[in-house]
Amino acid sequence: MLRMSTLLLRTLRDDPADAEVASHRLLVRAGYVRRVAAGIYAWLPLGYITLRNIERIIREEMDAAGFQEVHFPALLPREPYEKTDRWTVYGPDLFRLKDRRGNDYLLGPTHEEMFTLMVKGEYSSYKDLPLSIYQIQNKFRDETRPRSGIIRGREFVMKDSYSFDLDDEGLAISYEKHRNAYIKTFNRLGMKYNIVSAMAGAMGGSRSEEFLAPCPTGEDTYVLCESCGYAANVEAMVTKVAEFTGGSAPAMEVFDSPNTPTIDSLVELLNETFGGNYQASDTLKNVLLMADDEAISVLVPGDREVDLKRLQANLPGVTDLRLFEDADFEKRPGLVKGYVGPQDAKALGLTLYADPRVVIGSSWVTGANARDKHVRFVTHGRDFTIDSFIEAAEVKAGDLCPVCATPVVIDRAIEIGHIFQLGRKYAQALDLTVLDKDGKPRVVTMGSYGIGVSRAVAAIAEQTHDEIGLSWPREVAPADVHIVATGKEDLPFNEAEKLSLELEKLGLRVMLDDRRDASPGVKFKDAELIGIPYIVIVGKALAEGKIELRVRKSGEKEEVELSNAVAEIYSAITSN
RNA sequence: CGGGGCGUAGCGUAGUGGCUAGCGCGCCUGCUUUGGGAGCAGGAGACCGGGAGUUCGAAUCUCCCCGCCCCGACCA
Repeated sequence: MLRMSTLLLRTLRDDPADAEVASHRLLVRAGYVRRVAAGIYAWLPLGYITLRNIERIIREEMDAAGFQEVHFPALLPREPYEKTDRWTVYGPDLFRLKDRRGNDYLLGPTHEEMFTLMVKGEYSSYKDLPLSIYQIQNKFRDETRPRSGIIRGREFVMKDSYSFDLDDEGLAISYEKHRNAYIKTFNRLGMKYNIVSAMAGAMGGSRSEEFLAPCPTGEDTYVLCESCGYAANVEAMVTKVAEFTGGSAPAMEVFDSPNTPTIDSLVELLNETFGGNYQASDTLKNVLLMADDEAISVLVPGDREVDLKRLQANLPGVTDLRLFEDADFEKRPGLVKGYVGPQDAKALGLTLYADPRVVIGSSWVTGANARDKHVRFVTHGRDFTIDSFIEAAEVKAGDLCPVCATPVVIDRAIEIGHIFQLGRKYAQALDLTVLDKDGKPRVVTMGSYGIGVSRAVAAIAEQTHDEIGLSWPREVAPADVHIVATGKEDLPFNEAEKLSLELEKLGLRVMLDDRRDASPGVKFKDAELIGIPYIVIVGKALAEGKIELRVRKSGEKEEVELSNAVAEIYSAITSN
């Protein structure tokens, strides 16, 4: 039983000044967590109980799916990460340290290497596969900008699983098992979520999905088709392109266009000069970037921006991507800022990528690669050719679903889980092979599956809180019922105590507010802030032999005969 | 890393060169109070983020450093 009189808990009346998002504010105010350093938090008893509840639910679902739990150190040697290149690729996000002999160590940001090596050390036959193992461990990433309290920290708790299979079919099955286990887990956690297509990213692999908890403070943006259910991270959104049906355009025609460095000014000039009804979407924007050491141009319709995240996600080999700066223009005199066109790209040494809307045969108004000059009727396939289409244009609400062509909606969310088919990258790098039926060594294929455990605490808080405090789903809450004794006599305290003990006997988790010195108002406010799903008040109504039962989420109140209290409370709590 | 903001007691804050750094919450003692963050009285708690400087005098001005928050970039 949790007793408020002795619990290490001090609720705060005011919002902490450094907290912006609801989960952060409330978890601090309600005494669940305290900040230790930027992006690093300590868990007080209530918070730690909540965190462990989530761990327990995850563990139960992982075990039920037949996955085995292991545990690795957080402190890891350099060598394995050297072999997979991540010692360098991970860059400054990796916490590195040296031991007294000067050897390099790191604090694990994720543990692919360790899992791979563990399997390599123990298994060597195809008969041992498939295998899925997982751990729940603190992870460390020296984020450039930790933010939103618990949502994005530098030290955080993650559940990560890895599957090991001989072939792609096996991997697909393991992936599906994890996917189902995740669905069960997040359902039990009482979360709203969407499963969306994601980019496998630089890790390679064929299939990748994210579990996103919709929430306005989320960092991820995704699209959802309410008609067919298609859902994708914006990075992975596929553009729906109408087939090109227009006729052939007249020959290219250069025209003077002084002082039109922006699309708006260009459209204005077009309509003044040529009449007609030109729109931003009739122009072709040439966005120049440096992709590592290569100059690239991304062609998008004039009414779209380039989304750098999407572009980066679709240029997996590129590590350093940035927009052209003045110095880059100076180095390439053929490129005139504001007047770039794709016609001479080859001569100018540009690699050309185009948004899928720039279909072959379509013609555009674009820059003439000369100051104060644009050109009309520039036709894809006739006047320029591209190196490749690319999904890099910003996604807007109302864009068409690639599956059923219905306008999609856009929403923000917190990423709470990510599953993907890793493939053989790590197994290859660390030489994890097993002998197949023919006695030949084969490289194992892997899947990787993560759940942000501490982040889930915050995500649930974000989704379930209200103006007055937290409001947990029962399985996650630090207790099932919060019993408050009020009054100055001993009677309510004694009755509350008895009630608590009896409810505990029935297997309920009870928090008892047995503080003698706190006023009723303080106790009620605290109960609402802390967010245990049921609140029982033993006080004034005792005079009529009654207690009061409240539902935190709905605010419903009900008076219950003391004689029936145990049964009624028990059935209210366990009935849903 | 770029832009913006902040740093005064456990928390929230006032204080633009002048007296002993003020207030609310919380904490301690006593009395009163007990169904919506109670009242009265008394009390503890701050090297004003750190360092250097300017000045008769610095929380306050200057410089450097550190830390933190927000937006962006980045992020298995």
